[in-house]
Amino acid sequence: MDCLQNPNPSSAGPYHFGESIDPSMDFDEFSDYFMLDYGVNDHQDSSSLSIVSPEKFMADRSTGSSGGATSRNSNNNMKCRNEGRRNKIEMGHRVAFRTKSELEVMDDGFKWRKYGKKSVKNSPNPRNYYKCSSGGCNVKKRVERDREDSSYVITTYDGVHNHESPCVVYYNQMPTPVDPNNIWTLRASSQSSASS
DNA sequence: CGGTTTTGACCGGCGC
DNA sequence: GCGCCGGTCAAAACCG
Repeated sequence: MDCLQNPNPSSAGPYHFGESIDPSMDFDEFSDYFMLDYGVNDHQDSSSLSIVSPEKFMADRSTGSSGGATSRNSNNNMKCRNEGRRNKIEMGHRVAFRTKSELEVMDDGFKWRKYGKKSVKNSPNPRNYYKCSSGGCNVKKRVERDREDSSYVITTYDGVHNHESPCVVYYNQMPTPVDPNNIWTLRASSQSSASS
């Protein structure tokens, strides 16, 4: 964990998202690709909102470019997968976003342990799988490079941390209050409301 | 020496 | 039923 001494300014803490995560990154562009999913589509037409899987997202961007394979990865499919497999993770929070970064792993303040690497069908780039290495925390994330523009990294978070990021703790000690527009703050607040 | 990464094997769901 | 595919496991290697 080097979040407090990270020498790389482009991977500063989560509390600087959109401000200094990458000096070369335009935040407008970043926000275009930021997606949230709070798992509320169980009882509604899933086509109305919360289409968040990066696969679906990619499919939307490159409409019909590589036929078949992308449509297979609809959000419905992902939901079924998550429900069908082991119940280690409550289906609920998924956050996916795409950032322009040379680094595949962004230091988001949490400590991750890599547990798998897989080359996916429609991408020349492998996909990396990480688990939160904090005990009892089942949050996972996938990291892969954009298959069309490898200068972009697609990061997907699965689940909700049952603990705070050490960097958040550090940040809370700072004089400036938490930015209400900060996505991590939003995530934290949605945790408490969604935990019921 | 403990924690992390690597990597091939394995598993289960889905489409055909 | 079979094959494909994404996701996970686990043992060995690696590293500080």
